[in-house]
Amino acid sequence: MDNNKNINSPNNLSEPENKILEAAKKVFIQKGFDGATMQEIADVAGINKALLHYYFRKKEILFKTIFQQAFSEFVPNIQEVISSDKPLRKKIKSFIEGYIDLLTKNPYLPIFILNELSQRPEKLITIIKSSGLNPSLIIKNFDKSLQEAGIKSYPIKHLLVNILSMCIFPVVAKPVISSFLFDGNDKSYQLFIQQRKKYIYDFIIKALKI
Amino acid sequence: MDNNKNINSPNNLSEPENKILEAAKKVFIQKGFDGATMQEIADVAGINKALLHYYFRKKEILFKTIFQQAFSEFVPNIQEVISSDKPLRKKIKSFIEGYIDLLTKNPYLPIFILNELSQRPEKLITIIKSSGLNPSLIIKNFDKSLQEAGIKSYPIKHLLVNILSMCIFPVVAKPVISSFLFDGNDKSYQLFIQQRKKYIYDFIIKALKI
DNA sequence: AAGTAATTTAACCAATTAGTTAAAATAAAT
DNA sequence: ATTTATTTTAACTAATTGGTTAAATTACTT
Repeated sequence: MDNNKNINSPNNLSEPENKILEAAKKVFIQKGFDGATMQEIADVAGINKALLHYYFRKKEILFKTIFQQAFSEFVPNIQEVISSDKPLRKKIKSFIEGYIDLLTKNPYLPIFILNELSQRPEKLITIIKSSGLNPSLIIKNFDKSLQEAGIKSYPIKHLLVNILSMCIFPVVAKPVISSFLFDGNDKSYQLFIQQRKKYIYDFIIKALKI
Repeated sequence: MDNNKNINSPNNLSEPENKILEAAKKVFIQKGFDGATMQEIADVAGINKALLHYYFRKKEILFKTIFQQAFSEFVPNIQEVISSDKPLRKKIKSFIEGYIDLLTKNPYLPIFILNELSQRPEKLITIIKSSGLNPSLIIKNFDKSLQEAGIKSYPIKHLLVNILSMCIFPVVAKPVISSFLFDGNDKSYQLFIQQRKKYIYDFIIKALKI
């Protein structure tokens, strides 16, 4: 078995495995671990439950695979942006724009990650730690950029969290924001999110007086 | 039935009803709708399942009651703060401090609200709309305050979302932040949250150049 | 064409869970 | 003390779900 490697796929998984992972991602992200069922994952993947369990023996296993993958997407290539040799303003700008684009394409990703993480921190914390993210390196690089730009007055961790907050939260809180600020009009909400590329940037630049 | 009104309780509910609601709040907020079981709610309330179903016929009913209550807590008395006659800076300061205190006392409230809302927007949107919150009034009042302070350059909805984001997100994302920025040290994380009272305020004031 | 691997079918098990029910027990009220 | 209301007990139903299994079928390979 497992002889049907999919040449078209970038990874070295069989075709049904890829279909399963794709389906599982969709279902888990939409419904969460508790809300998702193996049956639905099989249906979405276009296969049957027996085969699903044949490839992934336990729901838990499948979930962890998906969660790790999702988290890696959720944590973008900050590293690249931060450690580039662009001026600080450019760095901040491209980070915000890149991240909002990412979130626009995957609007359910953050709430999925955050909720699962808050429900099963112990079990998932190990997974996210193995995601190849090096926070201290990012902090160090970012700090250097700030020093070079002459900004000493604001603690870097708070700045980092501010930026992430202003990008991610509006996506996570879409139902509230959309219904309270835009009368449930999705177009208006989407426009608002796109506008934030500019307004988050402006806000940060002014706050840092660059 | 329902003759045992609890004189000690502020509302006009019977004692078991209050115990049930308290228990349900705890369990639902901790585990979400899908993760919570009626049995556990009964256990936490110190009664049995039969009585639980006797007072709340359906899980759905109990949940909606809890959700509405939770949402009302989650949306603080912005109205009061905004429509007071304090200077803008004071308003912003007390809002941030009050909200962070609220979130510190109820750290699981926001992720619960946001996740349920994202999972069942249609069903819950009606509930949150009946929560007596008047966003346009807040916007209007806040806008007036900004005009008076001579701030015209920044769109109010973005400002509002910025403030809320910077307060709420760090609480929602506790596991990630705590583990990545503070090595899982809860004390450090808690301190960080308290520090944000100052740093969010500073950030906003500078960004608005008040 | 034969043999091997991949997939489906369909039935099943065991556990969990929302919700019901009726009778027994307890507490409160009169 | 007797009625009435409240609560418990305990057993039950029906549905859902994760997971298994064995045989049948289809596809692939040689």
